[in-house]
Amino acid sequence: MKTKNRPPRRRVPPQDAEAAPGERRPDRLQPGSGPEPTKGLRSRTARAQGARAEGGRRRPGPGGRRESSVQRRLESNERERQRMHKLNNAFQALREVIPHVRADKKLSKIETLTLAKNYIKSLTATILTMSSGRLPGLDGPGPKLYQHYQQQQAAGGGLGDSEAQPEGHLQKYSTQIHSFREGS
DNA sequence: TAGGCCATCTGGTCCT
DNA sequence: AGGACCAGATGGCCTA
Repeated sequence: MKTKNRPPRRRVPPQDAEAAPGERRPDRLQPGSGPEPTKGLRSRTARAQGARAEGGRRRPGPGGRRESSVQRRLESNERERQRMHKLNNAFQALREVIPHVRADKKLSKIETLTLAKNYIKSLTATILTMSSGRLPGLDGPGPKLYQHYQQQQAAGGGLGDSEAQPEGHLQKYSTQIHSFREGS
């Protein structure tokens, strides 16, 4: 199922119908309306969930959250939004430097990361092949790069037989490009 | 309609 | 102490 090629969309907040166009949605901040607690307890966040499950979210006192607390939350939400925007900008920058078949088709985040990983591998392998494991004009770092590469190979590094040679990296990268294009 | 992808909110934890 | 980071939850949009 493909969801690529969508124009960037602006999220329409559920309770924000009256917000002016281009205006940022007012944050929700509805005490007690949050997600239901879930089952498994594992990680840090799972523990957090456990806490939520037991007492749920911190309940607002009489009269709801304190104003200062609400203000802090709003500021925190804004920072989180900015952080995610920066992350998305970085994803976009990455998309722009990864060659792929259909430039008009936006890569998803997971596709971007996967392609980038294999692109780097293929470039590394190509460089090593062309320089025989030695970077041109450099006496020291060349062999180090080669050693690092070999360590990665020896450690498994998720490389299968097809990736034992530079052609293998290229092959995988190329295959991936096409599978993304065709919509796997 | 189901499923994928995404933005946002949220609260706990980590870091400075 | 306050900001950054993380991950779960939720709901919207889109495509098949």
